[in-house]
Amino acid sequence: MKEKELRRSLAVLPIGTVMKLANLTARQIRYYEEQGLSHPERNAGNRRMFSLNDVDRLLEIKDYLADGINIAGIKEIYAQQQQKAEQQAADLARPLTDNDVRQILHDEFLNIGGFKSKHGPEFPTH
Amino acid sequence: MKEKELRRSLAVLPIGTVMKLANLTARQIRYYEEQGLSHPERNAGNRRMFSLNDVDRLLEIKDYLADGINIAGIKEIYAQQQQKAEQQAADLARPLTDNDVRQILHDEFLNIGGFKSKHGPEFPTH
DNA sequence: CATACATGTAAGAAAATATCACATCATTTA
DNA sequence: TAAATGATGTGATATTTTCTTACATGTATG
Repeated sequence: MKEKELRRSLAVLPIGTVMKLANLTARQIRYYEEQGLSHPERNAGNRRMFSLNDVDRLLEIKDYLADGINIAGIKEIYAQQQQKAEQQAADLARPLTDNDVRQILHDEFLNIGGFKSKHGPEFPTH
Repeated sequence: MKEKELRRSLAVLPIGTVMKLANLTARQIRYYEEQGLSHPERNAGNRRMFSLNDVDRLLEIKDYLADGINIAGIKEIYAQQQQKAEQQAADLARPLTDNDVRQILHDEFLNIGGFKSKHGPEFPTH
């Protein structure tokens, strides 16, 4: 569902629409951005343009505030989420390169030996 | 998927966004509306507000025009689609009301007879 | 050639949004 | 308790976006 993700991250909504969707004032929306919690894009005329993901983020902020968490707390929450995401990206990227390395080594052995490995289902053995 | 349908029909996009999404000029978008092919909503300030369905419709119009069909032709296509939709709605609605009628009659027979049918044929014949 | 169709363009008004500054009200802190 | 802070309201003013209306243009068609 790459398509859906792309759609959700398209910055297509002006602040007036977002105000209605999230039930927030323009002041609140701009303040959360000023505090580094939200990062809407800007169009050529400097107007903020929001994606559906941006709206979700604003609703999340609103919930946190309603739960008594202040902006500093929310900022910390997002910082930790960011860290976790980075770690996961690293975890995901490392095995791939390891596999690449093995593949390369494997190929080199094949070339050197002039014959194919007999184990593993990957190639016919005869 | 009622949720998705609701989302797609929410009028949240200003004309500037739609111009970019559909790659049409404001003139074109307004003209298609003037010709009765598109029906965007208006906000309190009389600004056109489009849904994703509206954008799809505009892309469709664009395709038809690119295929050499003129506006009158497109109008006719949509008129026929409208007719078909109405017919289907009627087809869908009629059995329901028929069932309602049977149910009502059945209930009335019960009331009159003062006893319940033991099922099979819906009402006792004597 | 005259017409109609689809679109471009310009003018002026109204609406939406931007930034900035100051106000307010509740909560914390000194 | 006074002072500071945090989240939001409000007002002023500038800029951008969109609206309607009118006229222009190019292309195809009778």
